[in-house]
Amino acid sequence: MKLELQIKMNPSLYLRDPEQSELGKNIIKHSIQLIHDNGFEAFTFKKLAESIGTTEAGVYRYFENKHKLLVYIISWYWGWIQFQLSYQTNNISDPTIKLKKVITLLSKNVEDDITTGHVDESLLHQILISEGSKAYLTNHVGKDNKQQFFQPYKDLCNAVGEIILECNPKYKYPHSLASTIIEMAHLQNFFMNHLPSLTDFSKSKN
Amino acid sequence: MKLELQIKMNPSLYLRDPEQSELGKNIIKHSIQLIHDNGFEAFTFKKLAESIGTTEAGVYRYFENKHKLLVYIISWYWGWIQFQLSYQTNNISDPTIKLKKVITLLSKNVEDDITTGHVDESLLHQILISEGSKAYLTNHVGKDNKQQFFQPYKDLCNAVGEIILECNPKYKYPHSLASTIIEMAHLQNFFMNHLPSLTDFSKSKN
DNA sequence: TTTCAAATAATAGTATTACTATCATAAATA
DNA sequence: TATTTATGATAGTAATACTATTATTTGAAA
Repeated sequence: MKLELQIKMNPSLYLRDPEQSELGKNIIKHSIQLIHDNGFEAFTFKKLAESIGTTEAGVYRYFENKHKLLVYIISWYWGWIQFQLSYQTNNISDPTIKLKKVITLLSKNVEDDITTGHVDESLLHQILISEGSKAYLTNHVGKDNKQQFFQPYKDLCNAVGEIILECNPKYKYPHSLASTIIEMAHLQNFFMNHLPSLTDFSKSKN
Repeated sequence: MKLELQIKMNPSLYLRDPEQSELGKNIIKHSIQLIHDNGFEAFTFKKLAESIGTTEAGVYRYFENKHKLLVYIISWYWGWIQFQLSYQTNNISDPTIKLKKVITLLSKNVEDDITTGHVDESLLHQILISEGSKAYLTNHVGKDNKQQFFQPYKDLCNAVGEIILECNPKYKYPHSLASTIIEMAHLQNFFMNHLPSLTDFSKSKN
């Protein structure tokens, strides 16, 4: 029996569910590849359509605009990380070991998960490092937030915050520390690869 | 006698030095206002030109593109912060007090500095919170870095790293901690205002 | 005071982006 | 078999991110 991991996505993010058709899955797959290769700014629906072998209009039937597509794949990633987290920390009672697992999960380079056919998690991880914060650093954060676009990210922060509190129930800033850990796992990785003087981590030892 | 603070900028960032003319100063002033009001994505040279009362071509004579203009004003801000830092920590010998000064300087809301005529530092501080990381989160970081676009940021990180080492000479990750402090001062502020569940800081107490 | 160069204004034009709209056709479903 | 539904093909628009040209103003040197 083949297990397939399905991550439930916020329907406001798409016009037609990309999981439900070949074209949809191709949109996700090729988006990840293109955003990874050229960055989000250079990513257009026209290039995406060409890469898939469909037309621009075809893509627009699935996603209203490229920002929602970005938020979609990022949300997918956080959902997947959340699953990995609960899977990997299952049956671990020591919260310190749990917290270490979390940090490892967030910082180490991800390998492609074969249970998710059209998504390459390793590329997605790289996208999160370079483009992750662009999901919310917009002038329409407020609107997006009202539509729950950032729920998977918040859920993960909460989960990490809970583990922090298990380690030290008196700690006063569990949410801030959780979001800092998550963001810094990515940012220090970016610095390591592109602005090495801003970090003490290096590609060799990590 | 009126003191005017001049911050030396990397000449690769501009085509014509904006400090040297009224039009140039207006470009900086109105850019800060517009980017603050509508965000960097919505900011165009056409809107900027209209706001100043000049033409698009006029702006292009000073800056090659809007990204370089963003990097310019962000570099200016880091240069200014660096100056504030050395000014405010002058004659303080205790490194712990120094480090606290740094954190206060980075996190508290800035008031407009009257010694810099056309720059509103309070708006700039807000821009850094929302748009700061967009300076380097591009697919051309490497190129930009080679041209020293991020030198003022690196200098500040180094200065903060030095203070950290004064506090604890054995600490192994001064650069990473410095960049984390700087980035988090901004990110937690952003979360506080837009995604409050990701932080424990609130607008009332800060 | 003239003269000459530099800066600016005014206008036009191009390729690309971010969409929207229409209509024909293929595939799935009732 | 009829009919929805998804896709493909094509066109079109407004805005963006520029480049180019020419005319006009200004200010500094001769």
